[in-house]
Amino acid sequence: MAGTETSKIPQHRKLYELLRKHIVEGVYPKGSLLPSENELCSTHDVTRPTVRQALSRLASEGYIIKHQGKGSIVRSLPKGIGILSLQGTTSGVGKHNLKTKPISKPYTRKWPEDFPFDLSELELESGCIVLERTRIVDGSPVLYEISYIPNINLPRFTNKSFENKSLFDVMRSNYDIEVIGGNQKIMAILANKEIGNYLNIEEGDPILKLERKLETNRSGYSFYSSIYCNTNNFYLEGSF
Amino acid sequence: MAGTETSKIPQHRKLYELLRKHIVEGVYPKGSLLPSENELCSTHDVTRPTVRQALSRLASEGYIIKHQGKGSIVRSLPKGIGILSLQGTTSGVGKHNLKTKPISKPYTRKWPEDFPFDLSELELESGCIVLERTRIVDGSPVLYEISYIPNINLPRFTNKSFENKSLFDVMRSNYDIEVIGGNQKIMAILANKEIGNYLNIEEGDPILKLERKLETNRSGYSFYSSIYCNTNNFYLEGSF
DNA sequence: ATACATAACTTGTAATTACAAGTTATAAAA
DNA sequence: TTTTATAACTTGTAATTACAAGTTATGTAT
Repeated sequence: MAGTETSKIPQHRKLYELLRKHIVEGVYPKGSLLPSENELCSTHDVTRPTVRQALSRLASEGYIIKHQGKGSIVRSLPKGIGILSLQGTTSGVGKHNLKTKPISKPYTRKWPEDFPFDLSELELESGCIVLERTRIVDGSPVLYEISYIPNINLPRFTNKSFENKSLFDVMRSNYDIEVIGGNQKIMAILANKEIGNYLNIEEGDPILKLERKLETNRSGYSFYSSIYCNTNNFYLEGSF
Repeated sequence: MAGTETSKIPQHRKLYELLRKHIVEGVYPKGSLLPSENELCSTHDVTRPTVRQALSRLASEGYIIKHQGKGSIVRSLPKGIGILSLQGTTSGVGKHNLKTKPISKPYTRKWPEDFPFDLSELELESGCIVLERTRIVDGSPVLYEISYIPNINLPRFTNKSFENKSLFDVMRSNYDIEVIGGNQKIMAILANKEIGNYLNIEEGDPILKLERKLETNRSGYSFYSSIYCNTNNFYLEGSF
């Protein structure tokens, strides 16, 4: 019962994983041609439909571009599938000097009355853990984020430190929870006194607001974030 | 030479387009099951690999979710490409409430001096086709969009009608150009007089601004959009 | 040397066959 | 009535064959 699991993985998927790995690792540099379908057939001992299935997925995910009569050209690395599909908000503002500062310790409360997403029965009765943080870029606060995490089976969560740590990382490393997708609502608003205070701007300045729902690998388990962003000096950037 | 063009379109693509159309039009409501692969085979007189190719694309674009042993379930929103899906803050507004109104006929011009993305030599010397449109939801303008399309090998483009048509759809169905990825910058700004006029709001109201680059399956060919969105009553919504 | 035809590639389309594996409704057995 | 096994679905995997169509290099004739 040792290595039986790997042999259950279909061939097209194994080939996909391998090629994908090679692409992101630079074995096939961007702009170069992948081996032809027939070459891949013989080197991996599969038939062309199988190879094409693997290549088809790579193409649909943006790793390669296929050209009839020419071949499959390696494309630049896709950052993610979706608008602002950030690994946390960190990658959104680029590689500036970014620090995360907790405003308070995580605390539990009931869900807000005007919560922008529908909640399940279980989520509602469990309440939520709230995490308030600001993100500081080059010394000035740019993001103010409130995260709402359903208080379901997260032992010692409020004791964890989030200083300069991504919520995503904490969830994955401590609880094996991975974000697999999500949904977000984006709007422009005017800063009120509270938000203006957090972001060090005037009341009435334009603010980018995001309401995000992050779906995880735990079926039915999601967490949520409200993000307020001062885009006077920095804009949010996303690849898809 | 009349109807030869349509017969050149491969069967899996015709089936994909048809099913996609039926899904977005609600012929197959969200949550419902699509006809089984074998049913689709017989009704459209093709074989299962062809059907599976069409369904595979629908699945990868988020229109359906396939379940082994069960069937293909229609999903709510297409993930990934585009945030052209608007949703109201009060109640869900379907796509049927959304109308696209061209402000002027498409016209060619040189690229703007302060264009927010880098352009290639070829793009620069070719100039661009500009498309100005507003999107109207329930009678009130919500989006103002300027699209910049490199004037390269797009026969009769300025004669095409964009009334209530997606630019994506026109590019795909007329020129076989598909958006495979992109990059966007998002910020909140205050409306000036011109934008306020287009969106029927006051000067100084908060506006969501997007600068987007859309990469296509034509190597090196991208098109661009600047989007101004009034999010007082509607927000932009995206899945990933 | 240049132009053009051709051969040797490449991916695209599509039908066919076979079986594996997951889901669901039905019918028989407890 | 409840449980269980089975049959009849569903999609998933995979090999095989055949030809169409686009690209590129290699020629030969001009």
